[in-house]
Amino acid sequence: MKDVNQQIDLIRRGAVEVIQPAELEAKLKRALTEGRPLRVKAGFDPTAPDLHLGHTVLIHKLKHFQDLGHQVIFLIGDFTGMIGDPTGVSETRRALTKEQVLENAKTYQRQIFKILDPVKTLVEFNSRWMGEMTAEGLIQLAAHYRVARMMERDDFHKRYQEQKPISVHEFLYPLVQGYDSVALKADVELGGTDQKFNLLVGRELQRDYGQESQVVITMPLLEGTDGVKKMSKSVGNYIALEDKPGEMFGKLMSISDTLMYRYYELLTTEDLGHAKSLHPMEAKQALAELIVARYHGTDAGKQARAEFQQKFQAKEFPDQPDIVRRLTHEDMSEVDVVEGCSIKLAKLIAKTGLIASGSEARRLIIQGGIEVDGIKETNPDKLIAFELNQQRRLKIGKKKFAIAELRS
RNA sequence: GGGCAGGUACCCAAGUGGCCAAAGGGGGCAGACUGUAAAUCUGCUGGCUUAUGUCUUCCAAGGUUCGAAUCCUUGCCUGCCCA
Repeated sequence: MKDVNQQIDLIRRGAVEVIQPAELEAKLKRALTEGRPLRVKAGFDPTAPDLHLGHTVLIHKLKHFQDLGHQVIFLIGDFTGMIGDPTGVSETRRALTKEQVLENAKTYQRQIFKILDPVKTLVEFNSRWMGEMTAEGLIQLAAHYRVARMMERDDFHKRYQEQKPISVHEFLYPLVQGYDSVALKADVELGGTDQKFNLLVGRELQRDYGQESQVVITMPLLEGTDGVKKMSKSVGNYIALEDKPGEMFGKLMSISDTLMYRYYELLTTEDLGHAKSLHPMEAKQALAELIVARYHGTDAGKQARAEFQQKFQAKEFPDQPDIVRRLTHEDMSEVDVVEGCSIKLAKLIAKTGLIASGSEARRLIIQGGIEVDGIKETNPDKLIAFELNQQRRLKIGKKKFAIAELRS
């Protein structure tokens, strides 16, 4: 294990706040002298089956601790997931069913090991202790906290003032999260800056339950692809670790320049000065390739970049379209044995399934968003002829590509 | 338990008997311009066999009416005040 100051340097890198630094130092020292690694916890709500880049800020920090020889605990909030974290939201979250939570949790475990060492990582579920807690236990737990303190929280405060509903169970969320630290005897808990309140509740509860308080480390929140709101599954502005390479690359390319540098800062170890010296587009492609490579391998990174250049810079039809749609004669609106058959353009576009409805296809066509075999078509009623086994290449909007072919 | 105010499309929000598939804003999508960036301008933003046609929508179920998002009844949900 490295000496304490070296450890602190790595731990502090990128962190927004450490509460309290002196406690951290003391814990590290003790860990070193007693040969007892720190128990470092970070919790994740399995509210969607995907981890996204926003989470990796925390996971990378866990990785730092792991590399320093500490015991990393990846806590899956399968129990808290059923409550729904009220943090930062303006309305009650929808609770998940047990089945959904378990399903999502499975995916989680697979994904984190792209970063963390599976052998050294302890994966826990908070239902292990929360599921067994009796009503009495829960009431006792709830007795450890005051309503007024809860209402100090900005999100609750706002909702209260705006006369929006706050359910009692939402008060339980921070308490349960805090209790997780008690159950795990956590020395350190990591979280986003928005989690500060919940993390601090952990400190107080541990003290109440006769334990030493955990050190709290907050990490910056990663903005989502819109560049404004934090990356989140519920907002839909996220890049999932399991997004397909092409999709991941594309999403990264469409972020703003400002956001790109932020991603460099929080998601890579690249030198920022160097990134800024490149042409923004170059820098963005390099970033996108780097990140795709991390989650899908070096080759996938290179390939995604090449495909991107083919699709959008050379404006060529990609080798791998989003979908290949096989059509039969039954799909055709006009069938003539001699002349072959044809289908209305709007119908054809709708049949790719890349568009929500026929009306939407129609609108897109009229607005000039459709190309058939490289030629823009603006008449939704135009008949597109097909011969048997003939393929037609459809470009739908700026991002979607489909091949339609007639099969008997 | 009592009183009051509310529930409108993805979100916010107008609309209080016909001109309402429902203003406006946000978001989203598309086009132009670009670096699939930002900014800007323009258009679109319920479904359908695209029809100046039709069907389903304004918390739910009933009712009044030639006609209801709009009026009445009941129910469900939310907030506030009082107990």
